[in-house]
Amino acid sequence: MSKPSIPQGTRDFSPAEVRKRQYIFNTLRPIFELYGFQPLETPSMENLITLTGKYGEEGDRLIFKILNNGLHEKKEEDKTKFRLEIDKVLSKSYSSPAVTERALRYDLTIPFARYVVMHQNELAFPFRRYQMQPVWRADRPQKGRYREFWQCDADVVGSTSLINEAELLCIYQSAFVQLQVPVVIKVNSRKLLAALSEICSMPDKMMDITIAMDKLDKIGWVGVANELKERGIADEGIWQIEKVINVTGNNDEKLAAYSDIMQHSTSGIEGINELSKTLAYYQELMGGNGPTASNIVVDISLARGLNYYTGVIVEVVCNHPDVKMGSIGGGGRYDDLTGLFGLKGLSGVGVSFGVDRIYDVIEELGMFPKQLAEGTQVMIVNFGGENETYALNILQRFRADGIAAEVYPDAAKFDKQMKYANKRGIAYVVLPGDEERQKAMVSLKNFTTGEQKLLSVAECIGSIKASN
RNA sequence: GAGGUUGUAGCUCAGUUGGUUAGAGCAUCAGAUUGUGGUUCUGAGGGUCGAGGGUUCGAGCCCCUUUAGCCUCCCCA
Repeated sequence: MSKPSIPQGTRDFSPAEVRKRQYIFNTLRPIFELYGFQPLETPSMENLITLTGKYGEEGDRLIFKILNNGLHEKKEEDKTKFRLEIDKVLSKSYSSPAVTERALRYDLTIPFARYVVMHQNELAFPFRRYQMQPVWRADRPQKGRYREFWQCDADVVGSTSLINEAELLCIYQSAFVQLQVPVVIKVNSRKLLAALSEICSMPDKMMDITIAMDKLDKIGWVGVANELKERGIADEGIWQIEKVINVTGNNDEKLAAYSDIMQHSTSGIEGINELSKTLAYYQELMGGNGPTASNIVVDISLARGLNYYTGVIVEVVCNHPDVKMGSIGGGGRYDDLTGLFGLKGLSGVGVSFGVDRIYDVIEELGMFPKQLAEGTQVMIVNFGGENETYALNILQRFRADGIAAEVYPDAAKFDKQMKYANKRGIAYVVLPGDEERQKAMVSLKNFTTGEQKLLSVAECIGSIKASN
């Protein structure tokens, strides 16, 4: 028999890991609730047609498609059709409803848009929801990249106010402060990127320009310039882009310089106004707290892959020197996402937390709280016979008092039971033997100190509770 | 889709220019010790050396093919 394994890019989460992951979820959830977001869950699978064409060409390739079931039940003519279609699928990148009609969700935003359109009559707009569920991508796994990973999204749909953008920045800020992860929150606007392509007199090259610009961190300006050239941007355009990239200073200074350079571009001016207004709202929401805004940085080289963003875009990266990790969160404004499903004129904005990467970062920083690794607090040793009955009675009283307790289920050898408790990291062991039972008492052993006391059950419960 | 790298015990890994019956640590089980764990000591079990083929008197090691994981590019969280 071959060794068992799990699919590439997926992981098991052992008890300690689940606790750490829950710590992240349990940090985020109250923040979302505090900001008035409501919980939502959608199915793991969507109809393929819901997902295709929403994430760009590359995104379509990465959607996990589900093979239709019940193929063996089909009529002969359907089988023939299926064989023809599957030949096409095998010969090139192609999909067909005869072969696959459903797919695993690729992100949480598109299913959310689909949900909003389907339930538009029940919802009170602006509708704010948060969602914490796994998503799947058929990507090549590598460090910090999985095929199954969790996202936590917060979106507002049905409002164009920039207060929403500012609130989402507050959520990011608040979450990473609580998780003790040092971050830089980069903000930009698709409108500035559009303006940039206008300045180059190549408005149709916006995608090429943004893809190249996004690599500035990695390959530097010379590399970006080369890539721009390869992508067919004229020297005059590249010179203009360089001028923009070379702008330095704080956010206000950068935006002032951009408005100078982009004064003839309507979308440029719009984008700059939106960013400065968003930052002003943010300041107000943070109680005018200057220093907290310092890690929000206007960065014109920020691109973001998803092609439905239209306005402000945002990305979070950990800026601790020891941590090498891509973005751990991102989001932006999408003006007409629900339009794809037939509901026009509804604007949305949202952010996403990449839980798995955040986990890796916190682990690397050693910032998970120590006391997370707790489960059972007390184990009761099983001495068998009448003592077993006595043990069950004590067990029941512990639980009634809210103490997480378990009894060793077999009357196994004493040291085996002790070794088990030790390996589990259980804080206390209770010994109800003949002597204790006859006195209606128990011996309570503190497994950290090794100290042992003879107590009544009530005293024992009190002692354990006092230590919490 | 392109490139790099690694597959040897449950886990982490040694294994010499090719040479007898493939090793260690950890883990597991048993005993020292039937009411005292985390320390120690003794012993035991556990392997088609990723798979298939080739060279050779002889292959864990050399050659070819294949497969899986990890890492990088592309793209992304």
